[in-house]
Amino acid sequence: MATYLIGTYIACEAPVHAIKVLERLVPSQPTVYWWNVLIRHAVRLRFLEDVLVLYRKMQRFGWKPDHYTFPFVFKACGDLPSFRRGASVHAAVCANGFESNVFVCNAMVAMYGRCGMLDDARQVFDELCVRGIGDVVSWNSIVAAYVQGGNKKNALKMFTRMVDDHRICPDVVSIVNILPVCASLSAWLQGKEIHGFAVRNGLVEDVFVGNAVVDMYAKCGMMDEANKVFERMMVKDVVSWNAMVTGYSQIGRFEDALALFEKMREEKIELNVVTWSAVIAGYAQRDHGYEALDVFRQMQVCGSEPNVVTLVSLLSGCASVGTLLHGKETHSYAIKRILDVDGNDPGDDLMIINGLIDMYAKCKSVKVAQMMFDSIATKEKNVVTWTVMIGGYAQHGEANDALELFSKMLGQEIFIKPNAFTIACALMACSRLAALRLGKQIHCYVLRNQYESMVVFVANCLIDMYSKSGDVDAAQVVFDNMKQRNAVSWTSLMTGYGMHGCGEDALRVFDEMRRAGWMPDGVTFVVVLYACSHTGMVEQGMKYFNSMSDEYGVVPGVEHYACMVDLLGRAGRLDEALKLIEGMPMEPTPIVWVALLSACRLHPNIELGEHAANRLLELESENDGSYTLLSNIYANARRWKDVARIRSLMRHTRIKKRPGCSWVEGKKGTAAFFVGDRSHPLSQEIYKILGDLILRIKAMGYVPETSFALHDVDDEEKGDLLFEHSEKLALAYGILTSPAGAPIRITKNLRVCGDCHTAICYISTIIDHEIILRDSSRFHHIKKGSCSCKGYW
DNA sequence: ATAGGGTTAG
Repeated sequence: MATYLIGTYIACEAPVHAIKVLERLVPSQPTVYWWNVLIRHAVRLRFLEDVLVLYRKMQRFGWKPDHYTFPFVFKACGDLPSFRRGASVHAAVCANGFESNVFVCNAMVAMYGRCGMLDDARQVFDELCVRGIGDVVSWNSIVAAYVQGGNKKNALKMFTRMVDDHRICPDVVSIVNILPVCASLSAWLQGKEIHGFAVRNGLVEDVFVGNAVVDMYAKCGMMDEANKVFERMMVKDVVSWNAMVTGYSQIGRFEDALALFEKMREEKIELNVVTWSAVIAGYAQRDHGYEALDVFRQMQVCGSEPNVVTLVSLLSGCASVGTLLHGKETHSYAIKRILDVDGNDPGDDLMIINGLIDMYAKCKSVKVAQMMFDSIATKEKNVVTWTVMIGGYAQHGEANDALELFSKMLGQEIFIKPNAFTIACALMACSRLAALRLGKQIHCYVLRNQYESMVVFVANCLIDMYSKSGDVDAAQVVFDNMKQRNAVSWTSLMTGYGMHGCGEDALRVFDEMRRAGWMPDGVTFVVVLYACSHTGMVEQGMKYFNSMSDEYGVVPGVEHYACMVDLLGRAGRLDEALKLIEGMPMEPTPIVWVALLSACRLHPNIELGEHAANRLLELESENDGSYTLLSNIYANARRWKDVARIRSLMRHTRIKKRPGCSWVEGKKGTAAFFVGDRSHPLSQEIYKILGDLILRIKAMGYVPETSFALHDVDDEEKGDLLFEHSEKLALAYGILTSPAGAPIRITKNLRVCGDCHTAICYISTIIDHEIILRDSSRFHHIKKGSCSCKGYW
């Protein structure tokens, strides 16, 4: 009767009741058999803590665990976090004399493997071998242990040893264990051998084996091989399809992946969460966030339950298109489904939080991102947490904050090693600030830690950093030393030459890129046209613009038209620029009108300037730069009433001019100056040096260009005096703190002021420094009175 | 025992 009751309770998956019955019968009736049955079912139902409770209880009631009990207990120990328990059960095995039982020992190897205790696993395994009782399951267990411990090389070594040295024939499990190892090591040759073995022994019929083979080829990028196996599989399941879909997606054949996805739907194969997540991730990785969101909607309609992977992919999609609204929706969904759910994997929570930080930063809510970042305890953060926040600051916040956070990361007590992504983000921040010294330090760090040789994009970031920090020669050296390059490498180098007024070099790099077999894309042409316009190569630029569609199949976008307006405008060909705009096949965006407006400032033309400014303000009424430009145009023509009108308009609409800010890398860190800044400790000396210099260059014939004095329309008190402009202050500080002969590197957030440019050229004749000035548009290398921009700025 | 995920550059 009692055993009948126990059996019923187990069948109803109610082991708690079964245990109660069992306890009441103790110690008279039940046998070890019933304890074992109970334990087995508790394992099956994943009541892992209960397994250990039962294991202890049976001993308290005087029953000895046997060769049947131990494997289940080890199974539970392996899946529970505390590894101590496993070791104590190991001791019990020895105490009860089961250390020569192959079943028990195999389970022990597996348990130690799951707990990450590889040495213990290996020791038990070796003892099995010494006793000569190791079987294929033992070998599978030790291989699996190495796989789980991330030691893939050893896993493969053990597998080879089992086959070659011990002549043990792999079974289905062995193959399914080892093929993913081949896949992740890209060891397709060994994978192919194992595939052959599986074919000869009829194991490919097994759907698990077939899937593992397909996946191995797919992960090695051999989609044709994968497809052949896939086509021949008699039995396919959703895993087989998923392996193909992700395979295509990962080698960049997303179209094929989507086609298979469609086919799955046509053939009514039940899509699971993996399928949906893979498609969502595929779209997200290609910056197609809205498509990702749409697939997510379809997934919900189909009733498939999203999980962590789905949501993380979806967040990445929201981030890629910067859609805060959908990002917030996903956030609340994640709270309901993951973050507020008890007892889930803390690693999952972190993945979601990392995705959220990234999403908020990319949706320009850097403050929210920062709050989330700060809300995680330091010891919970991983390298991605740091990286997304550093990248968020670098791209959407203050680049300074990015660098501060990067150095904070390096100084953490529990050191988290930056990875290539982290380095890339830090270098981006350096690029924005032209922080050459820090950039060089990071370059050294990269060399010491062998990042560069591994990752093309780290080297590309270095090229970008050197290019934008005023050292094109260093950029060229990095480029020359690269073992592998891609289109971005070439384009980054071209940007460097273009910004430094070396248009011919930029075009030479373009030709070399073509000869090396790389196809230029839209971005490449922006860089080519930019280089032409900043060197005054109008005809060259027109030639490239006219050929890009026919010769290279790149249809000019609005950004290319803006480059052309800039090119013609800088050369003073304003009417042609206007004609080009009027003939554009698409609506001009603000960047086009800004280019025309700037040209009207450079080559004074009030009517056209007003036209451009009006169009611009229709599109973007909050652009402070356009007000400033127009006001400068009026000032240049001495139309003070119009200047005053613009000023009052700005005051009325509460549009503030972004303050000009310049910074310079001094011996002791970087010093930043705003217009009329007197906050620096050396302020007095700076103003004195500047006053002296101005007097001296005036004697040489320098005449202040007063039209630039009205640059700072919103703050008459501070900014009206030309010599208080931030770039002049930065120069004075540079002179004050640099050793004789050393170049002074100044960076300005806006365009350099025309009067400052003239003044600095004069000053360069009477000081012993080359001046390298980067503004928001390009570099000016100023030396002994002449500037590399040759007027094209 | 097999399949899916976050951070990067011109």
